[in-house]
Amino acid sequence: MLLSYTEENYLKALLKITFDSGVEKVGTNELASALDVKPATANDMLKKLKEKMLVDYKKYGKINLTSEGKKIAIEIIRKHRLWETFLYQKLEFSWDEVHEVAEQLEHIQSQKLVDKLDKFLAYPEFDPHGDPIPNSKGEIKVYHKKTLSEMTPGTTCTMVAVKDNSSPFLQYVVKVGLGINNEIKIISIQEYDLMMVIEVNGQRSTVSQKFAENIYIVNK
Amino acid sequence: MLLSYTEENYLKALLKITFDSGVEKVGTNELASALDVKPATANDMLKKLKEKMLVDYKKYGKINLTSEGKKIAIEIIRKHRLWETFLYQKLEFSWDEVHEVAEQLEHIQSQKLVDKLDKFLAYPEFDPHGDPIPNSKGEIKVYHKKTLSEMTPGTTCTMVAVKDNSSPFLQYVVKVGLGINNEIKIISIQEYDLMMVIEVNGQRSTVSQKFAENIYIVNK
DNA sequence: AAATATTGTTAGATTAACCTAACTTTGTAT
DNA sequence: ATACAAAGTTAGGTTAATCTAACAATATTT
Repeated sequence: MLLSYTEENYLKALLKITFDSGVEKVGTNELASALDVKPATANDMLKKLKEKMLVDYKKYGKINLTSEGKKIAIEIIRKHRLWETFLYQKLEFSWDEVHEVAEQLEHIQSQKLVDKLDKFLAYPEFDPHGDPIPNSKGEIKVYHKKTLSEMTPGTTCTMVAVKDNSSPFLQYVVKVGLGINNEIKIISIQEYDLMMVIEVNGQRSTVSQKFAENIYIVNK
Repeated sequence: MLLSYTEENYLKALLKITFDSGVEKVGTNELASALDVKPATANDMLKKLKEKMLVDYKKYGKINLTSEGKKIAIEIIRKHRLWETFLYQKLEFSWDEVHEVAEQLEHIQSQKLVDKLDKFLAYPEFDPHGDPIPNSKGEIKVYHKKTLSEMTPGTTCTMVAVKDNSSPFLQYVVKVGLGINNEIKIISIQEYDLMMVIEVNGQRSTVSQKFAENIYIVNK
């Protein structure tokens, strides 16, 4: 099925919201704000995608991707993450620059291109942000759900990914001395506002709860 | 200046027509047919591009790119040819497959991407079809103007590029045993219909005038 | 030079993706 | 349980890129 750039973005956003929030109850307003359009616009598009059997929903009800819609959304995420990996590994883009360009590249239509790119990159499993890359069958590695904010003082963990892919956040992560696979030691947590003192490679930093919620980790 | 995918295609088509035909008198109908739209549509777009100072023309007059318009068109061709080179050299696409995908990739907006890609490919001078790749300053190597159809029996030449980049033509070229840098010996030419018997690596073939007009060569 | 053919232009309609403003339904709080 | 707030929908309008059909200008032919 041939979809427009815009239609693809709606499907991707729907999948992303369910991924990120865990919940599968996606609403029109939420979708609209994720895509930076008005709810009325999102509503129109939902009707269109329903026509095409890519989403399943009824008036005032919750929005769900059909299996076909989900398949397409996963393919777009696969392309996005493969391109990010290409930009980072082969073209020496920095961590915080890859997302924006991959947003464009993910819409290139060519099955052969995706397959060849995957091969060229030696079938990578994770992108530069630590997110799993769906394989050619659309299978995705199990998702890391624990964040730095859940850790307690005295414990140690390893960073595996970031939740927020925006440039400002990623640049801040670098500033703190953090990167994928780095060890983080939790020194202390301020009761009042949940500010956290962490240590990375001997460097101590104080980070906000918001920051800590956007760092995915695994226990040591 | 940020242009739409469509606007970029109009600028590219204008430059391409002047390149290919040699003449610089481009008409509305010709432009429209190159872009596979109706003349009325092309006319509307020309007004818009004139507004943006990218083309220069007056009612019923001839169409010209302004220097700004030309600069943009060259940048698009640069991107197109770099991507073709990438697909061919790094992703093992065949000669006849690269064009279609590059038509999409050429519209990705990121100066950094172009520069890094150029570097990654070691600053190539020619694309897989033998066409020169404009450098980062927009400079293009002098164009090969002689075609196989201009050769006379008994002479020998070297193929340097193709004029037609379409899949069917390129597949035919391969079938005849031809490729960039191959030597071609002209055995004979049929007076009546200008059919040409050529020899490539010992393989003799009979090709039409139309075929011969689409092969760029240099004399031995 | 007049007739005809070609080429270019205008007017008005369509579609996709967006908007605002008004309205309806659902959910929440007193 | 009613009232209010939040979420979702509809109606009607805009813009970019396209179309068809009618018209105007230029070029070609006899």
